[in-house]
Amino acid sequence: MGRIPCCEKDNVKRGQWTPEEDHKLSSYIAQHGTRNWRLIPKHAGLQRCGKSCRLRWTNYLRPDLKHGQFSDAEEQTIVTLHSVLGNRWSVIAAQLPGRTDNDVKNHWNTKLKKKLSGMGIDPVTHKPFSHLITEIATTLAPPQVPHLAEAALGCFKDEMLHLLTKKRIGSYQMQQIGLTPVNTAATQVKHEDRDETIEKIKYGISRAIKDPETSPTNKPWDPVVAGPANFAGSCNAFAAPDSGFHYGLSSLVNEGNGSAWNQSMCPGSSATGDRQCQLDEKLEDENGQDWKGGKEMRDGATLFNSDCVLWDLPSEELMSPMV
DNA sequence: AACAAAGACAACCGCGGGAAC
DNA sequence: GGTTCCCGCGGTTGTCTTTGT
Repeated sequence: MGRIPCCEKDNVKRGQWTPEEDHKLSSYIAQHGTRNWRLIPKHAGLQRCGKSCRLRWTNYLRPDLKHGQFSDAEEQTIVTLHSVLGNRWSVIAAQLPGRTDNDVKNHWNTKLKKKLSGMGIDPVTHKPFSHLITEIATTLAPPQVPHLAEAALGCFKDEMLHLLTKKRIGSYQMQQIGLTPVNTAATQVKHEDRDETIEKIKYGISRAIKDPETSPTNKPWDPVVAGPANFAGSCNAFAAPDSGFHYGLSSLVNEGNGSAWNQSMCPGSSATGDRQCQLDEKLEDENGQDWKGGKEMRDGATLFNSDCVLWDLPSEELMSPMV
């Protein structure tokens, strides 16, 4: 027995909202508020599902929303919070006045993910790709290591090919992420060159695994707080100068037992999976209470207002969640 | 100018939590 | 304690616009 549908699908309009519908919804809500979304479309004279009305209102019509581009500060906040919270868009959005979770999610998926990938940083774990690979290599038994390059390529090739084929990146940057520089003039990489490019990526990954110590020491993601030896456990504290992003997180979430981010490296793995479990456990340990689930964690209010400082963002950037 | 690909954004879907009964 | 219902969340899909060929 499944749940009953939230509305009669047959009698409901879908797709883009018209200005007339927007006006009807806005004026109804201005008069009666947003109580009981199920009844709102009926009373407002709209042939829409209540859910659709709620979405339209919260993501577009609400008067306190910003519609312009994201500022550098907002992007910085998103990246920083995402490195701690994963895909908890509503919590992240609560720290950005005038932005919705949908805004933040879309901006992340369309811009920030690529920006981080372009810097050689995995947007899921917020670690450099080369570091992830060497970290995996050190955890594998020797017989498995030779297969790692292939596996790593499977995980990262889309990101790397995006770089190689769509963006002009210099050989310096390629060296930074442990790859052999190749001719990467954007759009010059022809389709038939892809196989060769993949082979070069494999070779670069293999080299990074075999001899991580020879990687350039002047990595753009060098830790600025924790020492290099503890980098695996303190990846949240590094700067990526080219991007302007700075990971200024406290080492609280990771301190001690190495990396707290040892979640699956495979694409599609949710940032709210194992990694989040570990974060949740850590939060529970540190605060002597269960942070998992519950309204407080969901809306982030207690998280950001508590005495427990989770990161080094200026306090004024941690706004109270929007109501 | 025409077409295709990529990007950006809006909207939908299904699920889970929690309140009310 | 179980059921129903509403709401909010995150993932995904659809559509329009922009850019490249």
